[in-house]
Amino acid sequence: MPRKKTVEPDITTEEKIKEAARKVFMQKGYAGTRTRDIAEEAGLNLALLNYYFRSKEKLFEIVMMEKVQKLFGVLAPILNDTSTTLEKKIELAATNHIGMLMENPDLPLFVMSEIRNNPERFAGKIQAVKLIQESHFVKQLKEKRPDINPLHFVISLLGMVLFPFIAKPVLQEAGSLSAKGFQSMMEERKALIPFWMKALLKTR
Amino acid sequence: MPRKKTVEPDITTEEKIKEAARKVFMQKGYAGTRTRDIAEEAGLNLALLNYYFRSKEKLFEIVMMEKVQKLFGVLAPILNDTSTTLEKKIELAATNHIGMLMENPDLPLFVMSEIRNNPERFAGKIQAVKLIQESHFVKQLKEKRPDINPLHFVISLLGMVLFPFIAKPVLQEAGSLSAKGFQSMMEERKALIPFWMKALLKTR
DNA sequence: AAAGTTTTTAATCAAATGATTAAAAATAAG
DNA sequence: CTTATTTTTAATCATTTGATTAAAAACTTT
Repeated sequence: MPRKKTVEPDITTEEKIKEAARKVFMQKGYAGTRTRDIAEEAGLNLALLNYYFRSKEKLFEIVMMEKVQKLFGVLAPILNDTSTTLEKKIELAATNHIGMLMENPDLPLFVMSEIRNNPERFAGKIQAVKLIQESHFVKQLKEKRPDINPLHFVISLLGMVLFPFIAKPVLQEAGSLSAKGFQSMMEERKALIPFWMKALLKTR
Repeated sequence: MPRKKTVEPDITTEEKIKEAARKVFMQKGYAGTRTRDIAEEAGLNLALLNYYFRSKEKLFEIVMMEKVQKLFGVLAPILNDTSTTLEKKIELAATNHIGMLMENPDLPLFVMSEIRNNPERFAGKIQAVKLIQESHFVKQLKEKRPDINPLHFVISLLGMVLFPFIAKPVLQEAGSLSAKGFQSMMEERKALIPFWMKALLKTR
């Protein structure tokens, strides 16, 4: 059995800081986060943050890129799978994306608003439209329904999937919608959204 | 002719500050805004902000409430008009809401993320779900399609309308979509969304 | 174990930031 | 015109905040 170092931390200090940073940045946004919040959340000395990551900004950029990747990373392989039908892609996109978002419900609002607050920082680093336009999904859609603007269709699909998560803070205001209620609603939408989007494909 | 005071400002100082505050808060969010930014934007001394509004927070609350009202204020009268059909309500909601949002494209993302960053501040002050549930629109929908969960339908409608504005910063990243392109897309959606939402009403 | 290296800590800095104050300027009232 | 009131300004405070530093502690290598 390989001997452990004295008090081997199964989680490294660097990772502890990142983990805390993820939590606090997601909760308060970049501008609303103080480096001291992160240090406290991680249970570590403030100076360690700068020792490992040089600055608040550098640390944020790492977290942010992770989050962008997480938010859109699920979709790319689904929309570009050349072996599945258009309908299947819609099903998978809805189900998998909602599944991931139920575990990371703040992801969309966080990413959108941070890009919004500081567009320069991400200039050129994200190519959502190009990614959509050149996808196999759009190719299939153009063949089946050349009269439908693919961008409209994809944005509507994404809107149906993402919007409830973005509106969650408003929906849950005043206890109008419980956490449980929200969850079961999103579970229903996994099937409902594909059903509705397929119905739109049949419109004439 | 009523004599003007010497150097009567057609816009009051108080309003100048509010105007500047609207602009800067919308651009950078509450946490990212410095009171000095607002003073500078208004071309006024920093102390005037506190003279007229007591604090950054108080000023923000005024601006924020205006924005919430603007974001949802258009919808309530449309959804509760007892003299229009379900279909007409969908048309009006889409057209009017998109029209207003084209002139205030950052509104949805601003409101959502500020509520998200500080839910306590708005506890009980917004009742979106209740407003929806008790609307005449939902009553009509329940009659026509008792099998459809009204919340799903409304959220989908709102998603189709609001999401493009929320995703705008991402869509316009890397110049993938020009400002002009975005505008004409939203103009198209004024007709497309009602068309699609009505199609969903016919699904069986 | 001794020497060297890496990690962690407490203390401190400098700049930024929300707010206040006391005086000046502008306006209104007598 | 003089006095009172309101508005505006410059200067300054007290905190907060991102970052640094120098020393201590923990760990590695020899």
